[in-house]
Amino acid sequence: MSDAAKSRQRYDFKTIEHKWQERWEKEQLYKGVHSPDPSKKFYMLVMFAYPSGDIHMGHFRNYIIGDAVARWQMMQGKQVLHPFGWDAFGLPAERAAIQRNIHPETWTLENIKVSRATLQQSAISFDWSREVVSCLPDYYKWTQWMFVQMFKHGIAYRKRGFVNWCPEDKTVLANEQVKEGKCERCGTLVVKKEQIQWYFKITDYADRLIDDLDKLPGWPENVKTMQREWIGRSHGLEVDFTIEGSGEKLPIFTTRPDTIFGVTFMAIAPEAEILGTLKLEPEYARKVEEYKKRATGRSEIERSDVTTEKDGVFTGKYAINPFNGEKVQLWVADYVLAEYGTGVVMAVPAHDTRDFAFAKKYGIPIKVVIHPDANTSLDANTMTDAFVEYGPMVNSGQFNGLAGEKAIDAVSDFAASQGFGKRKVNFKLKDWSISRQRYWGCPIPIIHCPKCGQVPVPDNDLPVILPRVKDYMPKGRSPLADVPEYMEVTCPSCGGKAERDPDTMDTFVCSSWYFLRYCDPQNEREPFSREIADRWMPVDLYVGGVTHATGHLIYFRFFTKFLKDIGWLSCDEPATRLFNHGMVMDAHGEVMSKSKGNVVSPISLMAERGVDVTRLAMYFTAPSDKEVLWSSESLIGVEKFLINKLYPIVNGFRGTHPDLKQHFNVAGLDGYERSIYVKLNQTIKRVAEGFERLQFNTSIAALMELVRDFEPEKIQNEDLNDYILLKTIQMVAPLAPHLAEELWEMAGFCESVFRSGWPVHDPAAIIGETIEIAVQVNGKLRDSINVPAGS
RNA sequence: GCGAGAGUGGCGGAAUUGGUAGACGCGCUGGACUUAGGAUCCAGUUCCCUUACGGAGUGGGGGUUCGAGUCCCCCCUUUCGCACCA
Repeated sequence: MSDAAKSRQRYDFKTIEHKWQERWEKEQLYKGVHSPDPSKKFYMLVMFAYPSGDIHMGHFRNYIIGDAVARWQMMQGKQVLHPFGWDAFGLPAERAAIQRNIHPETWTLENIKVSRATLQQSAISFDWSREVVSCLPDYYKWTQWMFVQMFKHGIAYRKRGFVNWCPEDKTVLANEQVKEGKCERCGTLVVKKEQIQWYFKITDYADRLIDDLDKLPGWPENVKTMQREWIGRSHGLEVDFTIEGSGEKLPIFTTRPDTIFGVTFMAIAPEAEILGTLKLEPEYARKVEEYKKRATGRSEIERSDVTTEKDGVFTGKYAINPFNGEKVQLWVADYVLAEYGTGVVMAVPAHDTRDFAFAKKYGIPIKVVIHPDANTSLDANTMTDAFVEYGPMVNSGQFNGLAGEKAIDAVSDFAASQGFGKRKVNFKLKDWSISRQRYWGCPIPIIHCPKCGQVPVPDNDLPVILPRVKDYMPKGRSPLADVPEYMEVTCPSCGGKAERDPDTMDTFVCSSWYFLRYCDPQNEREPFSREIADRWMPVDLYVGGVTHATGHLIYFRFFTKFLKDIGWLSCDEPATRLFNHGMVMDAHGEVMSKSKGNVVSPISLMAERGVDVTRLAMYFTAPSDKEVLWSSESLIGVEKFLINKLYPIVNGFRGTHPDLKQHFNVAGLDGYERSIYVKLNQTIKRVAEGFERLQFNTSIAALMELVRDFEPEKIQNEDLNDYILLKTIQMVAPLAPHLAEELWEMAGFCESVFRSGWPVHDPAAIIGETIEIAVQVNGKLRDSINVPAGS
């Protein structure tokens, strides 16, 4: 029998996995200490999981990335917090439960049980003693506490407004949950609906959420850019136009005050409140009402499609431009957004594409007030599109000749001095709509009292328990509203008869603070101890998918800032480094899905090939931030490496236990011994670089080279021989933990390899070498010289 | 439309700062050992021409430089995000 065949036979991964998983569990290897030393702490966070089924390849990839880093940090002597939990409330779980006719709670807890077992089998180094389940009262008690704090500080409030409504799920959606005008979860077209809703005033934090992105060098640029654009800050001027006749104010917001002399009409959003106050003539009122109905009945996607022709209706009213006293028509048009600015715009067809199209359609005049430059002029009659760039003002009275920023400043200052305008900053970001008319969520801890109004449930009465009801089907209003035992309460303030708020919270509220609960998960008196949280926080590395860029990853920053403001935390950014891993696709680049039948299960892979091989294949196939096109061929190379190359190396062990902290003197080595020692140190460096960048593929490549080049029979120095072997095992450990631990034991160690330290390269061994530099003249290779590296 | 990435062998990908492009792995080709091998080992593998020498080459075109995958300009393709934000 060949050596390779022997080693394959000996490498019984199932036995090895069981053995070490049990041992690690017994030794509590993954336990984050309760009160860490802040200088030695490492908080490794992965996004907690939505328990909608068992673990899939995406989860697996996410968690093994975090695991490699956690183990690596552990070996470097860090006190590592690497917790896990379940984002257990929410729509998808509820929908899946309804389909199967199982109660959402039963369904969710069952999924958690199965998935937890899978994760434990895959030996992700989570500290399970800190597990958090967001649908259990000991967690959501504190989600409710957060809500009450926000209510008390004026951040949580209730208002009537137009909201995104999913007709299929029969619930409100946050802006972040609407993708291309459709419900993110079920793909149904979202419509606007007027409703009373709870909101979080995240807009109070808009400036800080943008500005503090500059304090996050460890975040990927694309995520920061997405957040900046999502929050969408723009500086401009708010100007009061007036309604002709009544003299009522009609405020507008513009970022182009330099075009204000070109206003030829005004446009109001159909949903704008001010529209109702206008006292239109009956014939116009009727037309406007008809138009309103038509516009609001259109789906979001139709309305927001830039290519559909703009339309609107004249109100019969006129507005006066305060700058020149000109009288212009006032229209209603659904290309104007009610929620942005004042819901009314000044329309400048000559210098705005949308206004141009509208004016052309309805024969409204076009007036040029900006020229491209001093020598080029525009003619309104021959223009085919608006001129939207900056240039000198014309036909603008005293402002003629001013351009760009200067023009904007002059116009703004004038408006302010005359009292009909002021500078204003506007955001695209809207307040976060958090109430959901669904059963499976965290109950909103508010009581509505006819006398006292909105009264928060006192801390002592928390949690407000979500009752286990039989009828949890969505019906357009919260199923809890039909549960009298739940709804009917006495007012905590006056003792009179009162009612609970029937809605539940958006799941994203639950997930906005879970990373804090991990710090102190058993605390019964507080959401977490500030002192303990301050020791662990901020998160040192947060690994998850990029899909959360403008949702969760804004929300958790918002919560952190709020908690800092009210004195519950010291940091004001939750995570110093963010890493987005790529998706796992099938071999053809298609998303894996049950309906396509191309799902590969990490569970069966681990059962067939072993956990270490499966992990290594995933690390090696692509750098962590790129997508992986998974095929079973990915397993071949790493399996050969692990079984045929790495596993037998322990045969070369001579039984000495050299001091692992010491370096050999490179000057005292020569020949093969010298070159393999240099190779070892180069490998140590390359492996560490791979870990730092989470590009384990390069770390593994470096290890493959080292093992390939290692030939014990050429080494006389027994200590050196064993030193190389032991360092190699240590470097493999975070990636293939079971095998490394087994080899470590075979080499004669009793204590875990994860407590044995992490190799540090010997700079002398690397700098001492020379490198060859090509000398080129005119692109031709003329010579090459050897110089010491680093010179 | 706007914004941010990405384009390197048959394939996944190396090459943080400009310095011998293609590390490592897959696949493929040839050989060894074998009754056999889809096992293992050895050798080869960017392309073109070739006995050899040589030439071309990192999406395309231009530029900076002794030297460019890497920096600058234009274009093409592609992925992702936002999408009437006045």
